[in-house]
Amino acid sequence: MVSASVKDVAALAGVSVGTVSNVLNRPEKVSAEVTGRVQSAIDKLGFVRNDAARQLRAGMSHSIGLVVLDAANPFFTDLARGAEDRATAENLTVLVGNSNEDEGRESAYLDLFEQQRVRGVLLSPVGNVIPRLEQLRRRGIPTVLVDRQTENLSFSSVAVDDLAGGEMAAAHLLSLGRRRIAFVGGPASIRQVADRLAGARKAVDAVAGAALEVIATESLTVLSGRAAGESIRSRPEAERPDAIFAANDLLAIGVLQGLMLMGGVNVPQEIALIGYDDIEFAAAAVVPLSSIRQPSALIGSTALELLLREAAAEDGFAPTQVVFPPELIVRASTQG
Amino acid sequence: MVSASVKDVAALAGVSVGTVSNVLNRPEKVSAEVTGRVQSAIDKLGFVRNDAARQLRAGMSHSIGLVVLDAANPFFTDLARGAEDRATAENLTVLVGNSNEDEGRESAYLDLFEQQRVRGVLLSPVGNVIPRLEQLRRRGIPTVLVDRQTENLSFSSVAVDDLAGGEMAAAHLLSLGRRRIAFVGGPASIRQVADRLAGARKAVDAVAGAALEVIATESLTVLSGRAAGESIRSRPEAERPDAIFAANDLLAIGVLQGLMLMGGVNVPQEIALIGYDDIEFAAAAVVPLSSIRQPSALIGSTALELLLREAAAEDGFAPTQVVFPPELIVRASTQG
DNA sequence: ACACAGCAATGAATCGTTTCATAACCAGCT
DNA sequence: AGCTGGTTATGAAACGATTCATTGCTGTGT
Repeated sequence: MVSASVKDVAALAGVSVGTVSNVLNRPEKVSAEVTGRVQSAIDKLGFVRNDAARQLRAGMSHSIGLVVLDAANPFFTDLARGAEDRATAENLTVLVGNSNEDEGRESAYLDLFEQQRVRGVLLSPVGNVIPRLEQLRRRGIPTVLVDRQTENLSFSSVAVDDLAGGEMAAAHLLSLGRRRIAFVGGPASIRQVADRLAGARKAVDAVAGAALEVIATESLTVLSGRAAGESIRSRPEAERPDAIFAANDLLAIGVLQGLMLMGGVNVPQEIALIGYDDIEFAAAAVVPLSSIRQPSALIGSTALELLLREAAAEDGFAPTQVVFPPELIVRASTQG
Repeated sequence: MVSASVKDVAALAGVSVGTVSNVLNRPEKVSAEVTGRVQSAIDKLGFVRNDAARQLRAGMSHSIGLVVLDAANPFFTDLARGAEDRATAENLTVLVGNSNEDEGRESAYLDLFEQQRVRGVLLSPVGNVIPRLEQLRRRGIPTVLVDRQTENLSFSSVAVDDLAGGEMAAAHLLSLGRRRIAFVGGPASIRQVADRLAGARKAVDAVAGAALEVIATESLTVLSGRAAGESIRSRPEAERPDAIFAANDLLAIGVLQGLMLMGGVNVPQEIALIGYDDIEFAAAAVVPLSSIRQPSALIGSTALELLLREAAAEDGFAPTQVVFPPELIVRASTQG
């Protein structure tokens, strides 16, 4: 036999299935003697509850879904950990899906979560998902957007002020006297990228004689960054920027690799470089990276907190926007 | 109404529930006209299948479970991606659990997967899990061990030859003329750590006048590595090793940070350093790290492949051990 | 005209758990 | 003895999708 059910346990213990269920779920309602009999039957048969049956009956799973842009990005693994810790405390499981910045995969994960009747969804969106989220909401599945401020105020969100972060990063580069700033990042459809760029532009526009060049990348990965770095290195010196703001640390690490290949460009003397996220590896880079720090785990736990609150609220729940301030971390890549 | 069921769809389309199910699962059995009616009913009601009900009926989920030692370690995210890609092709979902090198959490995830009646489990084990796995097997849930060779040949496994890798790393350090080798890693209960150390010891023992010191760490993280690095830096110069082999790249990156703090120890002149895994960040470190490369994604996809094969086999399945050879990658941290 | 094959559609039974109205029992009191 | 209140235990119903034996129908061949 592959698997024992409550019925088998009940038969062996000489009680009804309802009683077995009571032993499992409200032990205080059952006499000590019966509890003992049922327990030893459970042990003898190696009974394990069937989650599918429980969920079917309950109408809801004990999971919440999380879709991230890039599971390999330490920012998101930290965020996930924050969410998981909070979820574990609530006896919930977090299912992590990796959209890889792809709308199709994002959508596939939302489908899956909907079929699983998850308690709620945390989402760092790729494209325009608002219609999708409204559909989920109609189903009674609340959503919290992470790492994204919504213009649409009907959804809760937890984010870092990327506009301020972008401005902070560019202002820092400008304060070093650099004037030919390059922004490396993409795709522009990702809100964080657009916001960080907008913030940078704001800072650059405020300084006379400063110019901002945008170097688009396909994704926010080390590989994309390296390609961008190499293309900058291959330019004539006069046409290179004197400072680079990368949309995240993975890109920045790649840019650094690309620039330094074959004893190429000197960082920070020739080109200053700053990233974003302040992942653990930023401090350990060839040239330790300046960066904009975000409280990743806190974002995750806060998002889950909002989600639980929304799920608990009968109705008339007021969506909440939480925005954390970013923090400038200065290291060697913008010093000297 | 929160959610429509097949019954609702059937009623609206004016057919029986069985027909709706047929439209969903064997469209070729249903006439075009009825299919159309059912489809538009589905669209109108926003019907989404309830996965719990499907699973209950099917007796098995469409998921496979994966428990890793550290979800933040790029080696494991790569491995997970390899497994996911293969799973997606098979219309399966991978649930990733992070044991964080903790036996309790490992066990909790196995419990969860058992309750979910997953199709199979991929596991990179912390402690001695063999009894647990035998229990799963009795339930009909096959397991494949990843990143671990079993002495117990009754389970399939996919691993890299850690003994050879450890030997390779230490032999490389010895070939540079270094004789006071330190191994940084722990806990020793993790098989990879023990094997890499054993390999290193073998290489060291083969060279007259060479000595191996073991510096134990609590975990395989950047933070643990930094502590080890700092403690080495704080020793009198004569008592420092002249080469360090770190059990993985995260540790190595941490060691590097610890050594270099406050203009401390020069790598590789004073101390040569080699890591293990060759994660993407190894090449981007302050001093680009030599490392032992493992085909992480390939390990993941191969493991899933073995799992599928075992799940498909009626019985009398012959467990398979796959061992990939590691590869030495030499960078600046062991040159000069 | 009849039999029969072949295709479509049906709907009751099933998966395993939880819930809840009901029954059984006992103790204490009048 | 009869009644009440309070524990415990019972077992049928429900959750939603799938399956499969059965029915209904159409068309073909004799």
